[in-house]
Amino acid sequence: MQSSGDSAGVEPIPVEPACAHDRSERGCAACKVRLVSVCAALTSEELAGLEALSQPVHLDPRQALFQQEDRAGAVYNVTEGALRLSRLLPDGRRQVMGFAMVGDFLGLALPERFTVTAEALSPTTLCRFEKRAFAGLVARTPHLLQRLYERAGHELTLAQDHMMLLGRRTAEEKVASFLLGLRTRYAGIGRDSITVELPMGRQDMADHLGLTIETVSRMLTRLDREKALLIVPGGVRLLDLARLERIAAS
Amino acid sequence: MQSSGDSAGVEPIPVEPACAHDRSERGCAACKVRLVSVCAALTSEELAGLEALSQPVHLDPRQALFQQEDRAGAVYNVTEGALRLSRLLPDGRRQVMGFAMVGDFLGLALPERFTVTAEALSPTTLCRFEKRAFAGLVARTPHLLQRLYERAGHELTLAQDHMMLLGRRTAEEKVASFLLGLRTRYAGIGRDSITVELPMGRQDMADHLGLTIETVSRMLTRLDREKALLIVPGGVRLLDLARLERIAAS
DNA sequence: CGTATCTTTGATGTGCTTCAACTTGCGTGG
DNA sequence: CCACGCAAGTTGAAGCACATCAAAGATACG
Repeated sequence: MQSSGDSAGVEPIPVEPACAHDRSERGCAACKVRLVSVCAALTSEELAGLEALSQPVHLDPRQALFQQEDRAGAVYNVTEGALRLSRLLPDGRRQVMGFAMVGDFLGLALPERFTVTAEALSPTTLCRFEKRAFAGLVARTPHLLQRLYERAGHELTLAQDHMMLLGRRTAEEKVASFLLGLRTRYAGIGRDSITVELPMGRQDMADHLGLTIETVSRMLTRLDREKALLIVPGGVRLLDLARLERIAAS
Repeated sequence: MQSSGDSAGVEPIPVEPACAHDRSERGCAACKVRLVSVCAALTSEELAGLEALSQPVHLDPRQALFQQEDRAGAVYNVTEGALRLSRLLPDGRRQVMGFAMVGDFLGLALPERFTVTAEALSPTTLCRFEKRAFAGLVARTPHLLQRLYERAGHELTLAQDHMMLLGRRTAEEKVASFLLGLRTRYAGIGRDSITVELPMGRQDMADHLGLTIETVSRMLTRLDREKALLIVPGGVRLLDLARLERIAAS
């Protein structure tokens, strides 16, 4: 959703100076997430420039990429896996701002410091771009800036959708809406299926939707019992899309 | 907060082809909101270019500038007054996404269609830029694009703050946090005072904070009774900032 | 001043949370 | 292979923060 950079002590050290996108073959040009990422804005020469400053990063589940308040020294593009983007209140209450999936860009706003903590939900690989170098490329590449700007505008719209959800929807609407939204996102990266994988746990969903874990669980069981969906290991199968859409009531 | 353009039937027709910012004198260069708006990114020649395509717009209280879903044909800069930016759910539930104040830019994301409805809360004047022309200027002025991009990033951070508020804060925290945030915003436009004007009604605050009008009213009376603030006509006076900050608990 | 609108206040209701088990899945080692 | 332990998820009962319903002040304004 947002934030970029290197984190003082937490961030794993990149090992190889090349684009993580399937780099073992033809580097960025062959990257399987290129067309769904900001990289789609680049010509082949620019892509080469980008590749020169990219480094692959791998994260194990539960490993943090960076922490809220860390000085942001890099930006990232997710090439595999998923991350949880969250913020903590001093007393421990948590809000999950979103989940970064394949093709998503972290550090979109090029902030001084990260505003969220990013943690891997599953084995995850990213393309890391040192911020200074990336900013240089952006300055030299107006349509990349244009593309980032568009992306930021899109994020803003998504943020508004989520504010509506948090402020004005019921628990059941929140859960239905979340699942349908996830399905749409998966469809955007070529995984259009009635079965929606849930790489995050119930607590993560709860913290994303402004609910408790128990309420999320109850709503899922209710929708399951009513045959609107089927809870399967690691995800849900959306059996009655029409009904779910009616409940989500966008 | 976001969205720009002209609305089919609702938008008032601009009458004069010149910058509304204090244009009666020296046009944009003399505009009193220039330094707090995106216009601050421009050199004096660019400012002249901008001025050529700006038109003043005036709105009476309750008048809409544009509606959610309207085709966006322009962007705006607020020079006077305040607007409410809201979204409606099909069943009438409303979420106020934010309030646009002096210096704020509407249509930041240059969307096809507006994602919110913008309505004046008080007598309001804006600088209107036809979107096509504005986009042209942006394309010719990289650091204006840069500036818009930064602004978008800032909005994204604010949106995250608000998600945290909506999802994880109590009613009292929401109200205290809102008032302190407003105060900070006023300070940013040179109105640093313990007295915070509230151009919006209780219902607007409620719809912004994900509460009901009654709860907002009760929280305000409670904070008043406890001498953390004083309710005055048209606003509040923040008597005990330390206490309010402790309640807001950022 | 009278009427419409907004705000406050009180009484009551309820959706979600909290608290507390219980269940399930799964890796680990005896 | 199964006993064990731990983490994640589910389920139930009780409580509470906020919503809803209702009505009485304020304020605004023609």
